[in-house]
Amino acid sequence: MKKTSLRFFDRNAEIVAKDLLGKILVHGAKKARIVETEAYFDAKDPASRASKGDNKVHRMMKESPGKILVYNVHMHKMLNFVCHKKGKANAVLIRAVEPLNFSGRTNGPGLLTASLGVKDRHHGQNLGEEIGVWQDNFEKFRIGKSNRIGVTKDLKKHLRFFIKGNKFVSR
DNA sequence: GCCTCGATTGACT
DNA sequence: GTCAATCGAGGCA
Repeated sequence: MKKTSLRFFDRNAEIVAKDLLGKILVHGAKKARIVETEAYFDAKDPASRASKGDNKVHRMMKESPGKILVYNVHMHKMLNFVCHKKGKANAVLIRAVEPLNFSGRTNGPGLLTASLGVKDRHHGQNLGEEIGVWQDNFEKFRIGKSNRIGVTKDLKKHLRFFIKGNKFVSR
């Protein structure tokens, strides 16, 4: 199992979101496989908080690729990774993971952050500090895609990606 | 300071 | 299917 390079995130958010599936999210001793992601773009994306202009999320999305972005909505936290080609403000939201060496409910964006122990202080950290993403050669899987979930405004594109048939994918 | 809203979840009809 | 809990950030004064 090897660590993903920061260059991995230096690409289009849509590509990164797809490639992130099957990767291992590591926080301390906890490991979980990423099974569901969504891509978010800059001001052109009506579903993204970045479209509202200058705010916490937007500023972080413009930081260097591979940064961790933690966003709070209602009483839950979302885990995102900044990823973009130069100059863009894109990010990938981790919507669901599969616990590998611990138990807990992780079939939703707010649940996985609670189970993994993602905190506000992770906001702005680089991957590889407290939280990291590792590659592994897992069995093959089929990638499913659909419109994003839970957003009130959305683009027509399919920007949600998930591992087909995985039971930890959110509803 | 005060008001509104949301990349959610869980409980309930 | 509907709906309320609950809180940080943004807009406005």
